[in-house]
This record gives sequence, structure tokens and C-alpha cells, in this order.
Amino acid sequence: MKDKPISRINDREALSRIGQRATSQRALLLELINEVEHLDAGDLYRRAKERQPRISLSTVYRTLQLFKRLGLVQERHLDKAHHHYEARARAEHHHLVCLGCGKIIEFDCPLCRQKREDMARANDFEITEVEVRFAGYCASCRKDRG
Amino acid sequence: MKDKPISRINDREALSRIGQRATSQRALLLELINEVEHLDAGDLYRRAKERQPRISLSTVYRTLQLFKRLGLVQERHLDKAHHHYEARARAEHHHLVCLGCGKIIEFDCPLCRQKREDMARANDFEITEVEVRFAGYCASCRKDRG
DNA sequence: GTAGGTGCAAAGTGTTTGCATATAC
DNA sequence: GTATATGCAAACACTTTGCACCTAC
Repeated sequence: MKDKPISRINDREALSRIGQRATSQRALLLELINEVEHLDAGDLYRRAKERQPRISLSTVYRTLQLFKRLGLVQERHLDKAHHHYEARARAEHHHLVCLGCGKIIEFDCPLCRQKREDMARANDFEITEVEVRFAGYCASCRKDRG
Repeated sequence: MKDKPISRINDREALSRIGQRATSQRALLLELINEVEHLDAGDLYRRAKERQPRISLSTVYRTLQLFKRLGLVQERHLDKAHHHYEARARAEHHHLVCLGCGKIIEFDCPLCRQKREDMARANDFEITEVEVRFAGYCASCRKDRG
């Protein structure tokens, strides 16, 4: 089990520090996003409801938009159906996804970081999002498919 | 303007050669996909309708699924709202997207090809999809935002 | 002639929005 | 007290599906 970011005392405080109203919903969602990886809005809603049964799905969506705007989370496109979100504090990393079982393996790619620099310079772009996604089938899913 | 793949005589023939019924709708859609890049289902539908006004959106979706299954097109996630499709015959390449004006710059990345190999070997994966997406703001959109 | 494809309308998803109520500050 | 966030339900956009008719082979 991973440690929470040590710099954060608690989520309400983190919110007010950046000038946002610290509602219980926002604090809870921020906590969940920092605890669990690759959640989509539905996952987040289900988990949030366990602790705060009256929370609504629209609040989850609105809060995710807010967090995205604040740079607290990053949106990922790991499968076609939904967006996944992960805490932005984490180091840049990428995803290898199994299309059979949905397993996600994270990896680092220094070469991609280099490529990003090169592309930004060559095209006079300010690059703010990087997404490298490999997908396929893991060993055991390959076995199952024959 | 790019040449069509030279190996293809015409799209009806291409379809029957792979054992699929060569309907006029399929031939038209195949042609459009080979002509224009990064179309989404809606674009494709609108363009197809110009030449075949009775074609339906469900046919477009169903045909895209078929083509995907046959490996004729590849699905891309260039923005959140829709999937984009491109002809698979083309060499592996990636996308730099401007979040301001939507401009798409394609690029090649030999280093990513290398990384793909490494990841496949290290994790015993068969990697079938590779997606590298950089997004940000081009020079003129940066100017507009101040 | 028959298996399979098409068009249409209806149903499904995931996501956004309008509005009255509730809450943080 | 007031500006802002929430919950709910309704609206949206994209995609899929059921079914009767049509078409390629």
C-alpha cells in the first residue's frame, strides 16, 4: 500500500489553500483520487457513496472538471468507454493495458520525455499533455484465447 | 494530396477478396477512410451522405466495427468526445494535437517502437495497439490566449 | 432462394445542465 | 447574508440494437 503524499495535511485544508470552497464532497473525492488509481467517474461515485450516501453523480463530474482545471488530476483515455482520472502529483508515467482482463501496468519512458521536448521545439508547441498507451494481451489472456 | 494505396484496385474488389459482402455502402466508406484522415463517425456519415443520401448512421457505425475487426482501420482517441478512425495500411505514426484550434500534426517515433518491443518482452505481452498523443498549444493559439 | 446487410426508430451509455435548496465563508 | 456548491431530474451527444425490408451471392 502506497503512502499518501506527505505534503498534504488533509484534503479540506488543501482545498482552501488553493482558494476553493472545502465542501465535504470535494474533500472526499480528493482523498479517493489520491488513494486509488485509474478511477473513472462511475467508480469514484460508487466509492464515494459508501462514505457519503447522498452524494450525486453530477457532483462527481463537476468536481472532476474542477480538479482538472486546477491541475489536481489528469484525464486518461485508457479505454473507449470512459475517462479515467489520476492524481497529477504523481510522476509522469504511461500505461500498458491488457484488452483481455483490463490489467494496467504502469511504466516510465525517458525516451518519450525526450521526444516530447523535441516535438515541442520543432513545432513551436507548448505541450501540456502526454499520453503513451500500449495495449494488447497479457500472457494468461493469450492462453485463454487459444 | 496523397496517393491511394496502389495495391488496391477498387474497394468492392478489396472487400470480396477478404470474404466480405461488397455492398455499395461498405465500398464508399472504405474509399472515404482511405481518402481522408482522422474522421469520426459523424464526419464519415456526413461525407457518405453526399454521395449516398440514404445511408444511415447505424450502417456507418456497424461498418466501422467490421473494419476494425478486419484490421482495416484503427481507432484513435484524439479528443474526449469521439473516436477517430484512420486507415490501418499507413505506417505507424502518432499525433500532436493543438487544444486551441484542433490542428493535428503527425509524427514518427522510432524510439517508441523500440519501447514497445522492450515492454512486450519485459511483460510477456502481445502489444497490438500503440497510441502516443502529445497535446498542448501551437504558437498562434498561445498568442491568442495571451 | 437465402444468409446477411441496411434503414429506421427506439434504447443504452456516459456526461452535462437548469433549477431550487443547502452550505461555506 | 451572500456567493457558490449540491442533488435531482431532465437534456445531451455518441453509440448500439431490434426488427422488417432489401440485396449480394
